[in-house]
Amino acid sequence: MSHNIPDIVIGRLPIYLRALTRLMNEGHEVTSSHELGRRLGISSAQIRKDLSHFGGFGKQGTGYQITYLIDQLRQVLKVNREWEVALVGAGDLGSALAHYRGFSDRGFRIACIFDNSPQKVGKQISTFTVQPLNELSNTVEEHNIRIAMIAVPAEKAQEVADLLIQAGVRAILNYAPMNLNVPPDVRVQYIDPVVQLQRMTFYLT
Amino acid sequence: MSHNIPDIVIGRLPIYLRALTRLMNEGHEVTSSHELGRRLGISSAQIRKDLSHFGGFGKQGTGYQITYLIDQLRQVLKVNREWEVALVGAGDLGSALAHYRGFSDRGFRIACIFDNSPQKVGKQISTFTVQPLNELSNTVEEHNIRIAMIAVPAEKAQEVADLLIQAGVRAILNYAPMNLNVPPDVRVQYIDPVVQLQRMTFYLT
DNA sequence: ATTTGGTTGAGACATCTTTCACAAAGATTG
DNA sequence: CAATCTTTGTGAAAGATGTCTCAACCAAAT
Repeated sequence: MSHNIPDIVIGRLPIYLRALTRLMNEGHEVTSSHELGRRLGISSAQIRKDLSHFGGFGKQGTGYQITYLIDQLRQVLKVNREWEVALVGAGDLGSALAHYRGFSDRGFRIACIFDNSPQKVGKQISTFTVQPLNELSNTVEEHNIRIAMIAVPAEKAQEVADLLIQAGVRAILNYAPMNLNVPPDVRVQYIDPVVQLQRMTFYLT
Repeated sequence: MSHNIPDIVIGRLPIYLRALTRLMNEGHEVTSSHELGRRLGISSAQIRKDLSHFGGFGKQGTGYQITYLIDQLRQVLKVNREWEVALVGAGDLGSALAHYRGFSDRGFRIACIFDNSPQKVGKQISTFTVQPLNELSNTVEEHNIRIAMIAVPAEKAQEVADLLIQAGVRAILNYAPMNLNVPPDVRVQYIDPVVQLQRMTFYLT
């Protein structure tokens, strides 16, 4: 176990975690790689092999104890705690993210919101007061924040990213439709709905 | 060229397209696989190989004519036209999507918005009037809509998906945090910010 | 005209990822 | 208890993806 785990395996674990949580809420207590695979459209062998990177979580003949497996996966992914997240951008998207109730029970909490426009600064969004960008460094450093979400226009995204990284952020979820240039110890994930739509039109007749 | 193109190759084309558009807007007229690769953090060989699936777009010694390559990629991805998209869910997220200005110049246009809550139905969002769910089938069929975005709570997502597919939709962008069960001729892309955050925490120290 | 430097496209090769197949072990049935 | 069924974890095989390398080609400079 635990040599270097392929990226692609880590990428599937949150999906497993989400499906397992759903199974649990539906009242199941145990499941199998086959059942999970059927639900996710993934082969059972792949699920078993993925999990086997981290140790034997299952029991032959029975399958996996759901609550136990959830616990283990949360531990592997380090979401058995609450991460504070900085949000930059208080437009439509930023506001929607600030109001989203789905972060807290999955390991994250928005801790502060930044925006540069004078109309937005000082505004109350959800339980937060929008702070100006020049307070970003201090706030992020004080709270020791390592994760940020960028929801600003594409033109501003790189500059915001640089600021965040300078302040200690090491994981960025970028909603701006552009690639970010970051040092190798910083991880970036991208959300661009248009890219995902364009991945499907190719297959439409 | 054009035998069966791997999924993963198609997945990168929208990224290339986005980067090329940016290069064009910055005033460049030609580019090379090296320059593009440097910007995207992808090897130049990979870019050349990806593009070569569709024919020789480049010129040795010079590189790629940007406007020409953009044209070709838009043609391959079938976004050299405007696709009408149905949006289901008029909450915070649905509203943010309805207001987003970034769809139109990249091949998509939201054509209608649906929601089931009585507080939302009839409401004006951007230039649309929110329609009740029971009008979904008719509207989607009339407009011959093939693409939809789901922005409803997880509990309702599968039922909405079934309705959409029944009405003729063949590509779904699902914002609900759950896996959808769909027939093999329907494509689904998922956007769950928490999943993407959880993909990064593993690597945080 | 020739040389130099840069670039593509593609076959060969290397690496990564998934699937197969089965021993080992727990559960269940008669 | 014995036979049967189910399921995991894993090494081996197969398949998919990415990188290397280089011939062919183009542009620019001398």
